Amino acid sequence: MLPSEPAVPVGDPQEGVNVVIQSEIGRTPAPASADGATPNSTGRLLRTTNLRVQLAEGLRERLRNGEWAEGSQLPTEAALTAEYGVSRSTVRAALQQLEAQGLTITRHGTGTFVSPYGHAITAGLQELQSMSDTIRSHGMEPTMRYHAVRFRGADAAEAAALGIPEGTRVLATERTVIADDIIVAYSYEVIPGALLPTDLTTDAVPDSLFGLLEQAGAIPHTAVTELHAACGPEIGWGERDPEMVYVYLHQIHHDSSARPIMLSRTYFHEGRFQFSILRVR
Amino acid sequence: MLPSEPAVPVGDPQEGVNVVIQSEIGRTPAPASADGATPNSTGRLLRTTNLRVQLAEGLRERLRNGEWAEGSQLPTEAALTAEYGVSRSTVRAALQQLEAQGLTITRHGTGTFVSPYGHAITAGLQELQSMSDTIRSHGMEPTMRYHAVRFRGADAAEAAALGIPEGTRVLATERTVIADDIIVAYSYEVIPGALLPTDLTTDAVPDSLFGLLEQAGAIPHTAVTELHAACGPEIGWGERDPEMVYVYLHQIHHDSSARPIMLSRTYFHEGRFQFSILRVR
DNA sequence: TAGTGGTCTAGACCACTAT
DNA sequence: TAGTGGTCTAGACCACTAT
Repeated sequence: MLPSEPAVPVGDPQEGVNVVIQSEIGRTPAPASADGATPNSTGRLLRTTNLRVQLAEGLRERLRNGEWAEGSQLPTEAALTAEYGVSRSTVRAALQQLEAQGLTITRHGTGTFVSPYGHAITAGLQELQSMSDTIRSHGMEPTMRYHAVRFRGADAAEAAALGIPEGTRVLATERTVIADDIIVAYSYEVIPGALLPTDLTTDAVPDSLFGLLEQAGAIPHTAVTELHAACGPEIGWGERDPEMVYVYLHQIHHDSSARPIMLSRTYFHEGRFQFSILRVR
Repeated sequence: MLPSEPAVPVGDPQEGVNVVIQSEIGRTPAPASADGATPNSTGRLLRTTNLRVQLAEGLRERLRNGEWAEGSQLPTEAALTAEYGVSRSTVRAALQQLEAQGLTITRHGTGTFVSPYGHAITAGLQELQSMSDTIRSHGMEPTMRYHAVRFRGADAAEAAALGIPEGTRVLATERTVIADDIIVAYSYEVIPGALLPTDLTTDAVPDSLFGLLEQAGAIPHTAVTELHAACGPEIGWGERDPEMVYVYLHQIHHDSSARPIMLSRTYFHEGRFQFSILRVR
């Protein structure tokens, strides 16, 4: 679904066919099976995408490329319906996602326009991403440096947050989060051991904990995030300013069944990392 | 749409009739006109609600009343379709809103369940509310005490944020935000004078700036919010701990056409007010 | 009045879960 | 296999905006 050839229909469910175009998000060029699904690392099949997502990605791409200037009007719903060969419902669903991300503004009776604040809220907090992806979407290169990795028993607070008995075996990590060689955060994570491969050793823990969880079949879906300000010499490790102020995020991550799969506590250096949220009424 | 009589259909567009039940949100019992709209304070008509919103409100009410226990299953989409006499699309739209608010979890092939973390995220940051409503939804009684109110020229930063020339006349306020007799925040707001009634005087500024804007036809719709941690003796006024740490929200409020209508900068005392966000992937 | 988005329906077919 | 939610369509009618 390239912007240069938008007249090609992305699918036609009427004929029972579901044309799946390789998603730009799924970067691994895994062999696609006949029903438009790709095997993941655990061997289970995941449906790669759907029309709404494909259309939204296509439009985001065209917006990124500057095809429509800030404030100018996008094609009407009817035009997009014809151009992409999908129903108006699908077009509307895709446009609603863009609006929720702050990329466009839709005005009743008038049209859909490129939002004037789209740049300000790339990677808003309301969308859950791994820390690395968050840093990348700010245009920086992430490094996660492990300060400590070990298995131990969960303390009372961790047990309560994760819904497990106190003392249950958990993987506990402490990491320095680096963006373009600058320390931007100190982070503490706790994952119930029962969710991880039984043969996992501390020196085999990968940089991406989201990836580790996914491979183990515990796919992060939502996070209940509490927001705080913090300061004090007990935060972090190594050489640092004891007067530093931090934005502190206390997050309980859940899979799609609302099962708690990770507790993360992250202290971001104020001023080195910008968080934004698009709040909608 | 009382939970005790859910079999009554909430509307039947097929017959061109749109039955509007008085929304619980619109507390003013204003006389409804024949087409199901209520006049607001500026005399313009506002459509009070729609089926999706009514259904979502009804279900939220039933959840609040504990009709379904935490973790238990809600009626299926088919059951709700029959019970309320609306289409499955409308039922799905309402359920999706509940899920986005963290109240329910929908599992493919299984059903919709009461979320185990619903209580934790009432009034999440991702939903834009007035400060008073935010405090009320935390179960406390808000008071906004004016520390300063005046008209003056916008400085460079304010002008840039609001998209107006430097020096343009603005209403600038400084307020102490109180919840149940405890100071929870210091807040600074700036509103372009052109948006306000020309005869507004500083001593006639109401407690609710959202209300003031609404009456003037500039209805808050979205806010681009930047999140910071802050401390220092220059924050706030009156007797206070100079070591206090604050969660600082820098917000540019827009109307539904993305026109900037208010800049607010609010310093919340860390620990006296809990912010949460539901992040979804 | 013409053109835009907003709401809602009925129905088809598919994918997932649990048994 | 039965029952659940997920995706998508085609079409109707309405509300809002601009002229």
